[in-house]
Amino acid sequence: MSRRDEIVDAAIAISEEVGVDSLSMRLIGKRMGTSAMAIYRHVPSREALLDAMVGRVLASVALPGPENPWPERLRVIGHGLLDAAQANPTVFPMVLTRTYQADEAIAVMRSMYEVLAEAEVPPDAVPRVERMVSTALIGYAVAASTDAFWAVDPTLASGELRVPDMRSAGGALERWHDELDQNVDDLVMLVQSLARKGSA
Amino acid sequence: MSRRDEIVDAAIAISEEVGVDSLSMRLIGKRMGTSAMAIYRHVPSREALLDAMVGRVLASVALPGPENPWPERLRVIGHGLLDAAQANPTVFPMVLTRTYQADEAIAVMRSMYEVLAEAEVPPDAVPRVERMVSTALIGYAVAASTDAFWAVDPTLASGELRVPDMRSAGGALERWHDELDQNVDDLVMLVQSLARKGSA
DNA sequence: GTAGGAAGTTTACGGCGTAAACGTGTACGG
DNA sequence: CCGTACACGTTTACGCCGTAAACTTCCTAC
Repeated sequence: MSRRDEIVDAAIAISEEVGVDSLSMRLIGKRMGTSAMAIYRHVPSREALLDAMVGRVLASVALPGPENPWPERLRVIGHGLLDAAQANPTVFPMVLTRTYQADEAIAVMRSMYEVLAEAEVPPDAVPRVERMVSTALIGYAVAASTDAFWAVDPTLASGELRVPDMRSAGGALERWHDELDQNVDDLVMLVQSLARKGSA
Repeated sequence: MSRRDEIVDAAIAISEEVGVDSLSMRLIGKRMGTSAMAIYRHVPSREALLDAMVGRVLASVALPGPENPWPERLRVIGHGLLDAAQANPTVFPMVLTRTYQADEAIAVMRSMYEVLAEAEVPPDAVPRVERMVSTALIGYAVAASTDAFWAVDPTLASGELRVPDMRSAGGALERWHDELDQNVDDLVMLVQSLARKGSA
């Protein structure tokens, strides 16, 4: 593993411990047993390091091989994204916010294109559907991993609406994977209907 | 408008100019003609100020009145979120990343609950569907407003996949609203099928 | 008129990213 | 065998940052 890779790993680990905002070059240096300035031999700036961290996390997303039918492959992508988000809840949200045209991001995008092609979505609809499905899966992964699905008081102020308290549910991590399975079922149905509409 | 509101407004404006990372108490003080420390009379910390900024942006989301049928109301929520994201592309992503149980966030959530109830989604499925639809719309708004829909070289390295260059398309802002209309169409269809399944 | 509180100022401290200059060891061509 | 180039690390320094503490100023209520 190159020195650069060690730095990126250390930066991710520190971020998950103290938050990205508190990730400092001095902390990385301390963790690696050297100085803050030593890092600049391998990374041009803190910003570039953050981009590299995003790339690393995206590279950890498990992508499906070509052997399964497309609905299963879509499921694998979804769980891969959620796994990566839950393993790196502090770093993962930067996938959505940093405009970083990384090879690792393109790999995920390509996998989604292949799924939609095999599903026989009309080719001119594929870019839009890829954006819709990808943002849905990534947005869900971000929210599920950062506890953004709030625990809200069951009786909301003005009415009869009820929101279950998510925090009290045990096995929180698996819970979101179970719910993701249902979401993927719905997305598969959506994609199927788009394919039908295209061939009609 | 209270002094606190002025501070939040100034903070949002500065963030959109120089980025949230470069938003400093000293800059806010300068913009308001006072000192950095004066801000602490109205806001307990920079972190709390960021939360208040998220609340302000969420409060700017146009929510539908009860007069229209639910598909149109879902459409209004989607465009409201996209409008807010495009007006505040730097601040809006914090909606997904900051776990901030604000009244403004609950208002959006409540509106979505009402939509799903009127669509006759089975009550025990509403929380999951709300999370799925909300994260899809918010994730899309974040990505569309931050240019995360990359401009990728049309010929990807290893194959025949083609990705249109989004940057060259004129009228970028409206473009995403047009695409969002199609996404909402798809989500409406999805919600309808969930309602049917529940009543079957 | 005076007490009290809200608003703003000044000063200071420790931490930040990183530019600049300065070692130090290892590899390799003469 | 030697010099020299280069990769890697260190030290120092500068101008930022958030914010704690102490101090002023001014307006309001009795």
